[in-house]
Amino acid sequence: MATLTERRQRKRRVTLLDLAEDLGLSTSTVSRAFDKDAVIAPATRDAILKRASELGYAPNPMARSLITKSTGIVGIFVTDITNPFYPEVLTKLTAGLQSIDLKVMLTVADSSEDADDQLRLLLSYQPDVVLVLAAVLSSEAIEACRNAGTPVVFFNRRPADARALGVTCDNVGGGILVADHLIDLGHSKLAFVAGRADTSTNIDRWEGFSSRCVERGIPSPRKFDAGSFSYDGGYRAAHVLMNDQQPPEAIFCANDILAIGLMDCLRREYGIAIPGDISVVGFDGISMASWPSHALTTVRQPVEKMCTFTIDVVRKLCQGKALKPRIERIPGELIERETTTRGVKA
Amino acid sequence: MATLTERRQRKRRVTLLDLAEDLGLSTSTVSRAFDKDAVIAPATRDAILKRASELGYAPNPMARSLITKSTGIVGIFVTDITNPFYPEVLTKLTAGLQSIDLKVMLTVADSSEDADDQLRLLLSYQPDVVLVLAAVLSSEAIEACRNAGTPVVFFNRRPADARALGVTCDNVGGGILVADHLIDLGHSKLAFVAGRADTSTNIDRWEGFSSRCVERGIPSPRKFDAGSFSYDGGYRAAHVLMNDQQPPEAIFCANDILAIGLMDCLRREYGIAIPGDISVVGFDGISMASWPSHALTTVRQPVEKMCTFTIDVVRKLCQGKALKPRIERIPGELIERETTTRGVKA
DNA sequence: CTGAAAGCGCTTACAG
DNA sequence: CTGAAAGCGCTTACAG
Repeated sequence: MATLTERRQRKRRVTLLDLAEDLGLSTSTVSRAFDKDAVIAPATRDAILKRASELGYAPNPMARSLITKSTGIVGIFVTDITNPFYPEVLTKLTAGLQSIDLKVMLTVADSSEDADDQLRLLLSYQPDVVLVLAAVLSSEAIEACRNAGTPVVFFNRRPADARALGVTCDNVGGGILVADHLIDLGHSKLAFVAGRADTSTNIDRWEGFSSRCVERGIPSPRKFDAGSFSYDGGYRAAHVLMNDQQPPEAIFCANDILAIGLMDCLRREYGIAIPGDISVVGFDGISMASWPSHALTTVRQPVEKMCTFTIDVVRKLCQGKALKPRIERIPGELIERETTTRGVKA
Repeated sequence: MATLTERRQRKRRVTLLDLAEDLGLSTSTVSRAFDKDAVIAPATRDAILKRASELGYAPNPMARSLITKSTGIVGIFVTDITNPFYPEVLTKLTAGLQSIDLKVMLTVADSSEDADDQLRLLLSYQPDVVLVLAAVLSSEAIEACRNAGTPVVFFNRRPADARALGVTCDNVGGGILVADHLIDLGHSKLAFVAGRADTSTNIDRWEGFSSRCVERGIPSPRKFDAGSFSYDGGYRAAHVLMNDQQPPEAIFCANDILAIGLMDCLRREYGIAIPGDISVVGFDGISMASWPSHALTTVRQPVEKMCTFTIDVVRKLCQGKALKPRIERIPGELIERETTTRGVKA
């Protein structure tokens, strides 16, 4: 804690009282000038706002929040941000939240044990809403939010807790899209490369993919575990896949970065032609997937829509509206590029 | 603004007063239990802390900040986060700041006009320090920080303002490393691909690179402008470079992602062998550069050290220490991989 | 439409 | 070592 003398060095800010005295008005009136819904004479408001900007006055959100019980802060909770899908999402979400006058408090947790502590710390700052991105929250953690009265919104994760709100791509539907695409191409020996097994994205994409294969009378795809949604995971998975009995004709990777790692290994270390020898499909639609050197066929997540929807949910929640628990699933779109092609049998 | 009824729905949190009454103590004493430097009987503190955790009480940082004039918030200000260098840095910085009980408020600005407004909004939350990452701040913006009494620390940018604090890689030194490497390899027809011309990283890397070439009696490198630090920028730069009179023997790209875009274009669209026909060097040391498919020779920024140093500076600043304006330049390291090799003349 | 007064949840001299 | 009191910068019933 800074000593008094040290603190004094920080310049004193202009306060509401300073402004009121300067204008010869009460603090009540001045305060009302900054609330668009308040009853105040337009001329008075104009004069106050004018003088405020001259003096460089802006209301102190901390003081305000003490009374309104609303901080205008939304906590964004993240664990794994190394997946290139997230920087884009984080930027969009933050920018969108800013545009409706909300501020983002970012929390990163490296492990699940750490996650609970970090969440508690975040909660102490009384965010109006907590947005969970790329993270798995324990049920105690969710309970802590409930106790604090802070609504939680899950992004790109289907919450285990049925009473929570969530926004995701239609991952099951996306898996179906991939199965259809691959089967239509004439492939029948399919494989799936899984990322983190405990994530809903992974589970749902597999679910859609494998169930569709069964529906269409194709043998159930073999499943390989990469262990994480990462380049290295994909690279390693390629090895175990090639050491397997008989390589598949087509591989659906649970996300793009996995697919890119897998393809690099397949091409470099096994001389596999993609497509030709093996077709590969990813999921996410990150910009890297569109680069000429990858030209990856993938399911593009409707990031724009997902963010817009999320921001709208957050806005309502911040206004104190009680929203019914639900998961919004927005359909993705199959983008056919150059890593899939007609199979040998066709 | 939420109506009263709506707001009432949020659960009332346990306050310091609740805890004090529960324990039959004064608020002063209870308050002291949460300040490690306060004078209080150990037994009293223990009892308070124990009951606090039972009741789920945590001090309200907003209320506290009103008195202490210190929020424990550090604002991180970012514009361009699409460069894969930043997600890693942002994660490290945030995690490090969390570990010393500081919270991160994230601000993204899409344009420079927007930047000033967003900074003002950020400042209204009274962050103890503002950390500027991947952004160019106007001098008015910096002035606004000074007026608010909020110290600013620049990360990976050398501030124009001489009174500011900054932490960067030794970019001039890095440029020299690259020049030496390429010249030692026997190359003499060199080129530089610039990212954003107005960034200090770009300027300094060029400065080191070009001045070293002159020193060693090599013709001054040709300079190509990619316009941004991006894959697309690198890809486009490759085109203009190849349409130029005579292609260079070696190319130094102002950062890794530029180099990767450039190489993809060179290989795919011109059938250029790298190395062999042309050597390429990047800057940053992002993980993508180490992938087998790129194996890019690059200057690795000492991210770990840069972050540690930055966090330490922020910590001191939060404690109210007045630090002398200075820019800490930490040397980078040349990582030789597979995109550079002995030139034709050697 | 405006103002006086109370109070949000804390911390900190000051007195004991 | 502890407590009573003032106050941080605001907002909001309530009264006029």
